[in-house]
Amino acid sequence: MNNNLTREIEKYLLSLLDEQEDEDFIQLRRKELAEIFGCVPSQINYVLRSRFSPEQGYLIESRRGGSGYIKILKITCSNPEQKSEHISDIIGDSISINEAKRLLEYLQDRELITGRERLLIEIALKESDNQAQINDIDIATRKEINADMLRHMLTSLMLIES
Amino acid sequence: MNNNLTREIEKYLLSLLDEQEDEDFIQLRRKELAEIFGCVPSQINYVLRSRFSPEQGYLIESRRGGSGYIKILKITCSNPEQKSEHISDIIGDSISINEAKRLLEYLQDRELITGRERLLIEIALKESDNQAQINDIDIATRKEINADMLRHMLTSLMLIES
DNA sequence: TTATGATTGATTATCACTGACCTAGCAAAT
DNA sequence: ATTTGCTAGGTCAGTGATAATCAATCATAA
Repeated sequence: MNNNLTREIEKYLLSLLDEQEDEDFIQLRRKELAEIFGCVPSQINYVLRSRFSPEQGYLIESRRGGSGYIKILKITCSNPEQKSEHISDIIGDSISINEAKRLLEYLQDRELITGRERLLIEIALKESDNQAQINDIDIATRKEINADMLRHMLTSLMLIES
Repeated sequence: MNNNLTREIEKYLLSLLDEQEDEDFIQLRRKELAEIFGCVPSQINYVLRSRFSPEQGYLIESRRGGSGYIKILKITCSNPEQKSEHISDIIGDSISINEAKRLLEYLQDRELITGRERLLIEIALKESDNQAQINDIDIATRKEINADMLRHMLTSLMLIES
């Protein structure tokens, strides 16, 4: 197995995004990118799915056929309401503890929350889930409770002035 | 059985964290670490769970599969205040939502927590209390749950200073 | 003795990557 | 207008590598 190919491609794409001055997107050809890294084209799809997802702050647009392309857009929420709504969408109405942890990791990467805030939220989720287990709440309901807790904490945080 | 293994691994990880100059995290492979100490890989998970929890000021990130890893982050903060025992005393083993709010206001005035952190804690308490009410928990027990939640969140924040 | 903490290993879940096959867009030939 | 063919990207299942989970067991202290 090629070690860290995904990470290499991710870094390459991030550097391209970083170079953009006015735009907040890049456009490329899947086949060409695959050739640069000497891998199979579907590897690119894997990188996009695992590293440039909406919860990580990106949107993907693409077209097939002649003059096809892949476009990577960085999601920029200009106002607090948009941030709040975006995060609420990602959480949905049910989320596991592990999915929540992953989301918090991404949010700290994007500097939407601090390390201390992430710590507090993880503790609150764990504490809340413990109580739910003590009360014999089934797993599906627990995931809904997680979503409520997480959404309330994060959306409020996005809406206040920091 | 050698009950110092966990302590040994903990010391080793702490020394690695201490050696870090610029970063406040270390990254390693579970399998390799287990080999160093001649133990089963799941022993590492036990060490992380029992010694590097969010309540103790650490966050864990990990990935499975090829190029998998475990990352340990030490969350640091600007206010090197301690007072966790003092705060734990104030909270006691039972506290009402309103008493909790007053304590949080006091802590923010003293700049031991930020406004955002105070918001997060208040929301966590409210959410947790709502769930408890839904489960027909009596008021006395609810106050104990409040105290657990508040203590876990606050003491972890106060403990970290590095 | 009992309760708690430490350790193990079997099982399960997830990740990185590949390649065969599928589908969409487009335009030239009919 | 329809068919055909080329060129792109999409999907999915499989493989090997790695970490997480969980129940059982052992050790230690109260």
